[in-house]
Amino acid sequence: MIRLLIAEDHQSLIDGLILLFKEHEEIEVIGTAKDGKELLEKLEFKKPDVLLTDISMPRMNGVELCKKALKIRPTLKVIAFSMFNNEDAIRDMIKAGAHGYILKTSSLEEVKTAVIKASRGQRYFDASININEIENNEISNNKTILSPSETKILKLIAQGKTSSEIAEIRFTAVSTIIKHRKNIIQKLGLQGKGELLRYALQKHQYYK
Amino acid sequence: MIRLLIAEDHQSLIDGLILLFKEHEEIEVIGTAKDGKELLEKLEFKKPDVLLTDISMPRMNGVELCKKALKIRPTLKVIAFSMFNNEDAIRDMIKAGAHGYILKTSSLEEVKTAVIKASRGQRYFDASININEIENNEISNNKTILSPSETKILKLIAQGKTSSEIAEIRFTAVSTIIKHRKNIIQKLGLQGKGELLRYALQKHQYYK
DNA sequence: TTGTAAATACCCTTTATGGGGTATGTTAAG
DNA sequence: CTTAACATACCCCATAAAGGGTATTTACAA
Repeated sequence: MIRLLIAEDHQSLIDGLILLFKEHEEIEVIGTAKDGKELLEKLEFKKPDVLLTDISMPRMNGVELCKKALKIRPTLKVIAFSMFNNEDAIRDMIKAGAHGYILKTSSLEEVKTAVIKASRGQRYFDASININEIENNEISNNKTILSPSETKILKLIAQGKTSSEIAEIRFTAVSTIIKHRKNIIQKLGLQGKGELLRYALQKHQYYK
Repeated sequence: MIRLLIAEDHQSLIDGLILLFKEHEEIEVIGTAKDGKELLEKLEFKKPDVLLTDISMPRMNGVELCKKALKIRPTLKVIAFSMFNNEDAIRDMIKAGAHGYILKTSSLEEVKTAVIKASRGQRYFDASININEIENNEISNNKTILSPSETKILKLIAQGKTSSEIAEIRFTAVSTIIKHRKNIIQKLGLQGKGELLRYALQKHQYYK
């Protein structure tokens, strides 16, 4: 019997998953939560084998949840269940220690397959995901990781904030923010503010 | 017996809905589609009472689908099933003729309730939606509708495009695009490019 | 201790765009 | 036919931010 926890802010999808696993004796849903924080609380007293988690959730996203859940329970297998077929999101989840990544466009049957595979310690990725390519790219991409400040500023850029607004939020000079923007553009090899904004939007669409 | 069609790009959610309605004799799922265009084709030979549709879908979104479906079959009742609790999205669906708007954060039980209500010609909105307020605001909001060009430019702004990129796309001068941007800012009473971008992002998050 | 990366904050120059106009041709409604 | 809205495209001026630098302080690692 596989003991499964589910983190997903869309209750309708949770309900569907419960209906699915009700029909399958090998998997039991032992708990659900509508965000990462709520799930972490349940993790304390439940003994799950597998965690199926959305990435985009309020309060705590799936990447953070995955990291913290594996710290508490290292034997846990985590599968990301996301609407985004996004290389950055997949990379982030793998780095966080996930055993699989499936898309919401796939069938419930595929969700079941992924859960079973993960419970056996095998990895499972959606057919449209070229995991080898992503993991190979990771080596070269690691060279251009943004610093903590740059990461936070990128998030604010994705929200449509101007440099002066970001400066106010971070209690620092506008010139500093502008310098950070320029550094981000350089590090990522982007062409101008348009590409910076598109990168920020694409990178942060899976946050809430 | 209520004959139901479902348009939803997330197959996992469709599968959950099918499992739900399998247990309820009063509702039969007579067809599903993963985008608006696919559903319109099925509408030709099926005789649905109710259409449950996502808004954000590839090829054709839920708003367009609703308009076209009601043209073909005026007796149809349409319910929007969306992840966005967004006043503009709700307004657009109501204008398109929808009988209800429910959120993906709600339970499958609530989806069932909405379908049954709609089949009887009653409207149904999620508890967190203040439909009276939205419909009253509609009158004042109609005064500031954007022109076709402005609407298209706003969509491109939401994608992080610069004025020169938009000019290339639309085969027109950069000065024209800049003028349109300024007119949009004026019409909507926004303060600078930051607010313009945030408005564009918020307005167009429910498109693909 | 001595780099090394990061965060901070400024320099100068150029481009993009906001805020304020004006003007033209087109199209749809009266 | 005529008037209004729209799309087009420009004017001037001011600000925001890119592209290219430099410099200081802090903290962490070798």
